[in-house]
Amino acid sequence: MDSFFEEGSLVAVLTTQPLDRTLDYKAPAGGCFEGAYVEVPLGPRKIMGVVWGPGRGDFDIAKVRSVIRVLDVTPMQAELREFLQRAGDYTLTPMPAMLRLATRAPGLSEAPSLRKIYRLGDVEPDRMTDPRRRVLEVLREIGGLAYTLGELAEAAGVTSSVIKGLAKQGAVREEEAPRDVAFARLDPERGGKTLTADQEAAAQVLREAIASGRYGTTLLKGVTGSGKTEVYLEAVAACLRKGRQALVLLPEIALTAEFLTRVEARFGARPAEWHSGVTMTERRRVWKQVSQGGAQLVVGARSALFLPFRDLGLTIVDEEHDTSYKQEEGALYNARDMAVLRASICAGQVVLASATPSLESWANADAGKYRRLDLVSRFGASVMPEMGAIDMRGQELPSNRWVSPALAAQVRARLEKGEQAMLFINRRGYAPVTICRACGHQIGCPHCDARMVEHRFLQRLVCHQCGETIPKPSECPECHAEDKLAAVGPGVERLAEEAAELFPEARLAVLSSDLFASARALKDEIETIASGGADIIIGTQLVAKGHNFPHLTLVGVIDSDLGLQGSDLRAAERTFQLMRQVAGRAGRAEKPGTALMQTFQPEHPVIRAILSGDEEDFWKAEAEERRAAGMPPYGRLAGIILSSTEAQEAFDLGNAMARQDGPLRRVGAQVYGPAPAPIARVRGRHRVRLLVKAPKGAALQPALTAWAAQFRLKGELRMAIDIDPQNFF
DNA sequence: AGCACGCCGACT
DNA sequence: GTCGGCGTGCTC
Repeated sequence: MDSFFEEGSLVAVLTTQPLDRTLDYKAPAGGCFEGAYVEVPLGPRKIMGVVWGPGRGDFDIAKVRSVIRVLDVTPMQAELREFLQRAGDYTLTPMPAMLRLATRAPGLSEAPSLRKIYRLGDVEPDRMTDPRRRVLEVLREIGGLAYTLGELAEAAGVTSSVIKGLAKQGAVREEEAPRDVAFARLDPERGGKTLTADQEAAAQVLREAIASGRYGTTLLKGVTGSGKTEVYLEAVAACLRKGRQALVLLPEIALTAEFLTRVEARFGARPAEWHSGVTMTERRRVWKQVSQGGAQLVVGARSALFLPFRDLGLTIVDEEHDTSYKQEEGALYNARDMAVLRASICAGQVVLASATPSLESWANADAGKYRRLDLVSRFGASVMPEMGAIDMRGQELPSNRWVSPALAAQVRARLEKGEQAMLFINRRGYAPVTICRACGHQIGCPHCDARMVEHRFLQRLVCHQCGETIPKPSECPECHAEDKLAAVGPGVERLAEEAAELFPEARLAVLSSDLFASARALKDEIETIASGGADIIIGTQLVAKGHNFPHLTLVGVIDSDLGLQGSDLRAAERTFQLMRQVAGRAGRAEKPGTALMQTFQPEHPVIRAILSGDEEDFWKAEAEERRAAGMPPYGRLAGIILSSTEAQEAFDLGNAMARQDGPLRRVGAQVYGPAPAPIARVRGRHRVRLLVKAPKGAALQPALTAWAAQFRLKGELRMAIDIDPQNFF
């Protein structure tokens, strides 16, 4: 299928250098196949690339150089090349940047590295000592298998010098073995749980979809605790039985540890893991084994979508509505949409799992593009939580206090019964605003337009945009008044302080991503809490992401109105999802749960939709509004972000772009802006935003390319195009 | 991305 | 006269 190029013939090589086109080289001695990873000379350097096809032939043949060598890795399949090309065309990402996504593993150009392993030798040692006996004993126990030096020393309780001594005599055999070994085989027949009738029916539909060997996408919708994971693990099992590979994408690294344990229970071994927390050597092993078929299942973050799967049969996108699937820096892509694209190219199935699907996925299912499966019954004896609003207009509350008497009374009732309660607030830190009571000055970030958030735990002010931190000043930086700085508004740390005063006898646990040094520490804390190590859980966004707390029976949402404000079109959708998800935390086990929302606008349609529990109504109403406004998914959007060290430069270009909109008008698209971006300054750069709105069928990408090509970016000016932006204006 | 080439201000 | 600022352009 892939063409072969004889030595000396012209090949086009795509490199990871930002050149926006392929370069011609002569095929090396022995020739090379399309898709081969190669090392090529570029100026004085040697760089990595992939043979993308026949040479273009538009370069002075006398200057064309030769491919240095073909790398010893599995060539990139035509499917992955097509995926990168189409994903790049869709997101307007230059191909070198797409190739970088697919080669994010270190040391691919080096020869496969070896390491020493140790197994039982056939010679008796000259003298037998206790440590020596233990080493031989350990090796005898594992039969024909081998250990690395460190593993063996650890298992036998000896130092490595004992093993080296034995190796010298031949009592222990020292061998070279490839470092990047295959992952343990997963057994699809092993640990299947008994499914409810509902789950079994859904699993059967997915099994048949996988048996078809064709592309298809399924929206698997089920309330929290309905057993979505059990159902899609059955789909994974069906995929493994067919001998194809599977990928499970999770939105949050903190969720992978728990998930890996579930996979181990179901399939008897741990799958490959791929996310930013994985070590360099392990990444390399995963990349290589995925390409060779030595990894049957990968669990990871959105970037795992660009791994070189040999035969990807199934992709699960868990919590598909989660906004972290949208990459917001560098290559701007939505992993959910790209998962569907990749599957359509490689005849795979996609399962989008969520309790609260995105409007896009809901609309795609509604339009018949996706299959839809609903899990209605909750697993075991649990029932849906009871939901209610606390009208804050009727609650007496001193300033800088956030827990209403009504909510406090409910918390107390749980404490008396020995059950857990959770207070949820979607704001990290102590207080979102620090204001001077003398002059009214608010402390802002020196590099961004964001306000500095006080973190009392760190005793610093932190910018949540760029991460800048400064010690909390004692005097106002503006009017220099001493001790006049006041913390205004609630944050998770301040809520914890208030809870400690309200419930002095209770054991509190605070879950906020910035309070933990590692995903591991966070996981440990979550386990402690789940097993009853706390009475009150105080948390941010983090707690809404699928952790299971069996003793939890009450969730109090401190400020339900936060997400309803602003001009973000998706605010209603996000608030709806978040609330239902948080509410789903309560009562997952046998105890019934209650979710209470403190709100100043109990009559707001979103709050009412959540309380009524009628999500179909919510979606229909929301879909109707979007359709009327020509907004996604019934129209198309693209964001243009212009950034520069000089605000005026960015604005001038923005205005010029808004004026010269011919290429856009020809496809029926309109430009809005320029306006300062939502965060107008990031890391010292000023950002200006334009929004392009087009009808659904418009050829938006070519029009954007033609439009942007009219302008030259000089100096510090940068332009980024964001197709299907998550947030706009 | 790197790296070289090239055209204008403060040094020996 | 020349050292070096980083703007512009090239790399097959």
